[in-house]
Amino acid sequence: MKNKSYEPQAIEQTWYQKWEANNYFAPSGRGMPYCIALPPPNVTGTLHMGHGFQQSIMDVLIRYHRMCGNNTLWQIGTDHAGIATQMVVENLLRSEGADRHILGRENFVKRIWGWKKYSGDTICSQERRLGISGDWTREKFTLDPNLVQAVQHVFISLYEEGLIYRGKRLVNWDPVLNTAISDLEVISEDSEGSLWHIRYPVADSTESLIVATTRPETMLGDTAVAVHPEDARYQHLIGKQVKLPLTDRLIPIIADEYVDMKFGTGCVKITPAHDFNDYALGQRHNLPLINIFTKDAYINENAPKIYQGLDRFVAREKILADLKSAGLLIKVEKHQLKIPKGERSGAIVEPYLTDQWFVKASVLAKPAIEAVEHGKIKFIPENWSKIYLQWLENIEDWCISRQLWWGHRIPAWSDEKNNIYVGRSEEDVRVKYKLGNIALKQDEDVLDTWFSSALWPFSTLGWPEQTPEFKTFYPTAVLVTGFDIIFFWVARMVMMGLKFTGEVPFKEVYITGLIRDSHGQKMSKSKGNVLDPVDLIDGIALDDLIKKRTSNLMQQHLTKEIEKQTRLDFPSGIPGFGADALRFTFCALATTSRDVNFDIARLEGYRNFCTKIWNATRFVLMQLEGFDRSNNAVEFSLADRWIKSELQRTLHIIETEFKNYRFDLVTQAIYEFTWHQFCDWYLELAKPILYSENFSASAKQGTRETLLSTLETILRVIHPFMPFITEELWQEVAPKLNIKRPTIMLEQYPQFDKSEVDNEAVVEIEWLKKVILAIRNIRGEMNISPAKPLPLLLSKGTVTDKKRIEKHTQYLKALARLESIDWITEEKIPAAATTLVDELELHIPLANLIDISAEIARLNKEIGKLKADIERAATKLNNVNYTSKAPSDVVARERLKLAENQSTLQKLQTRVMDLLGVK
RNA sequence: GGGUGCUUAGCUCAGUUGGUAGAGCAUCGCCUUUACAUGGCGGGGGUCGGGGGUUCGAGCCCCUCAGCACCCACCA
Repeated sequence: MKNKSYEPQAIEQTWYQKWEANNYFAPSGRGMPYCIALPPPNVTGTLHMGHGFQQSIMDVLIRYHRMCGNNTLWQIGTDHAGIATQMVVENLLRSEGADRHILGRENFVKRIWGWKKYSGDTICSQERRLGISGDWTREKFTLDPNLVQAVQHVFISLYEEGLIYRGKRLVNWDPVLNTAISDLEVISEDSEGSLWHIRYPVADSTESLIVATTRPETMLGDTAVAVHPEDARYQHLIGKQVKLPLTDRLIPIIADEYVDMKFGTGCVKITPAHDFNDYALGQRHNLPLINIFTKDAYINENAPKIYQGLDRFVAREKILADLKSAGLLIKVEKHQLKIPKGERSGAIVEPYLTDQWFVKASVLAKPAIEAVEHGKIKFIPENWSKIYLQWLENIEDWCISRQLWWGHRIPAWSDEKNNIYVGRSEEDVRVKYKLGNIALKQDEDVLDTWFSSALWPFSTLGWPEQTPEFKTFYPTAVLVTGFDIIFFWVARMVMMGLKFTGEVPFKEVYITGLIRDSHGQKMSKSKGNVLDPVDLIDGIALDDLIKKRTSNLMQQHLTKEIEKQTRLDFPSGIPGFGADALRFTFCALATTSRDVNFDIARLEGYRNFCTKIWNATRFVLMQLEGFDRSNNAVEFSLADRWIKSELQRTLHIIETEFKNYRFDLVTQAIYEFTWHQFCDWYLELAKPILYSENFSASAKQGTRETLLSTLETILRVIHPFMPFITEELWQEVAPKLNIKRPTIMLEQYPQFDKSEVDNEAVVEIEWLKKVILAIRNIRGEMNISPAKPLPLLLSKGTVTDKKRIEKHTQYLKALARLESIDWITEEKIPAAATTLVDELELHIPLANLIDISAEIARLNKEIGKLKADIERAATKLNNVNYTSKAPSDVVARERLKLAENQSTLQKLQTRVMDLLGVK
């Protein structure tokens, strides 16, 4: 600690390098294993606040358990993030005027690897800036060779067991990305649409049916019209045919209970190739499937020529116009509907008939459900298990193939007759299926990125090999993640983990909230409210922040609004708060709430806390000039005993709340103890002993000893939250305790020790605080300068009060800034400001200092409060129901309090009378 | 259509098995007291979303209404 004032930039850089260079992040090889698998960030760019939040929490857990003596591994790495990363690089290419199809698959993938290095390196450097203590020597990427091996192993086993199958199915198709996506990747968006009523003439009849549809363009693929079997209006038409307008096709009128008689006209056009319900209905009735779209959602050759080649929405307009001119468009109604959009591209998703690979999820889901129901996996907060279970209990098959180039290639080959062979490699399948020399072609598709993520907790530990790491650290201790990926990831890890290792992948799932901005808005590029954790650590000028938020915007027109809001939120940019303050803030915000509003004011407050710790350490070190532990006799003061006891009380809270994952309560306890007990009280109580001639050398020695050991303990307590500042300070403090070990990181975490709890000291110091506070209160309310020494007169009081006053004269004089303390008899009390501490009466003589009427007003305010309290208590105690039914200790407490208040009231009233007399 | 969560001081949030409401920030007053003005000391501020119920006693339990947020789902 070279600087007088706390400057995070000056200390944070060097320590990290030392820790990493000395391999302190690696498992110790001793103690109970404790492992966290980091949710691997996507290599799509840089870390955002959510990562910072979750990683801070994980690092706190990791550092805590490492200090508690566990054999601790934080398995870190990054995720290839299939679609997301491919899109980033495609956008990059587009800005260069290039295209992945021009580049070709091999070159494009090469290009993505280049991007992966750039993004991965950025992420790792951000993580280092945050101070995270993952084992870098074991860093993994989801496309690393042994993770590829794990993916293949799982795919092949599931295929051979019949749990993976390939089939032509209706899937969610993203016509922009040209790939299938899973149900989870489809986002329903509310939209104001229309319901068109279209007349379908019945063949060989003058009758017609009116169908209602939100998607008129799909009529080109209609293969039936359905009515409810019991619908009296249409009974006679079931089995007949209608002429499908704009085409020359005749399609049947069928009956199915799926149709809701009350909705629209009760007639539904059926398009099995472009609607999930219609598909199911088509299967029941053996309807043909007519696919009318290309992969890009243009009308294809199966439709009448005049519509071919039209975009789906252009086609819609034309079809509506044509229907209208044919007199077949009956009416249009406004209609609320949900539009399915691709999570990544935002394109309207089309149900589309393609060959895809699927996982039979329901089979895998059963054990995953049981694991949570039987408590083998515990969610924190508990109620997320409901969400998890609900989803698994209704799980659909998982479409795992993606028509992308970036990802795990599907380990399947086909021959010319489209027979499928699954194996580790082309060679492997030839041998396995005895194929000889026939032509084989590998499946072009890659796997859904979540397929490899599902294996992360064990694939990173070397599975399917039974490596020492796998045997030691699996199952991992806890998964720390957000509720937004419970389905995508958590559930699938549990399914795969149980299936392939026979064990749960983690024993606990700690679900964090989602980081939002200070207004409660979700952080997103398009809202322009994104914060980069590193900018909070290092600081950023306003102009740079605006530039960062408005560059590469999809919607340019938002620039002005974003700039305005940014200027409003951060009028002078963001100062560098340091990683320690940021990490502590994240933990302090980690309540059970699902939304976490990130307010820079909190960060500022905790930066100030760092400053406080810094200065307190400077103070303690200043008191230790010439301090030698070995030489002198030691005598511990009441304050020494008290602060040690308070420290234990704090450690007890910390221990409990760590188990509960209540980091907000842990940080609160740390903050309260460090600032309000240690700094505000203990350091002030230490000063009189250290500065006064009246105290013995052994008393001074005891105080120094306590200052030092308490501070050193505090530093260890705080270290998991604030690794940098605590290391920096500890390096100065520890040698004074003759500690020669190299780093605070590997020291023992302070443990709660009941034997150091000292209730006697606590009671007495609490009394002392009350007396000091009472005097300060008068000073404050009467606007007397804190610099002005005051005379104190005492009256009444018990024998204990007298003893204590005598004993603590030094403390009282110093902390309440008194020039004198004298006992007087009741008759001699002068005009004074009076306050009570139980039986003891404290008087500050008014003599020019205090206005009598101000004192009367102050007392009357106090009297008012007491009267209200007394009345409430009296009513309560007069209620027989209360005194007979409430527990006796509660009643006794109430009685005692009432008696005290009555006595205080009387005394204060007497004082008012006296003062009025003086006046 | 189902489900979940939230509503406590100006703001952001705690509130343990029901026993007379707490913190941080903001605010007001006094203060350059030799660790710290990124500070010290003191103060003010809430009928705990509305209504009803259980109870001697409800921020906490039950019912109901309202508002906000989110998740899931195939109504054309």
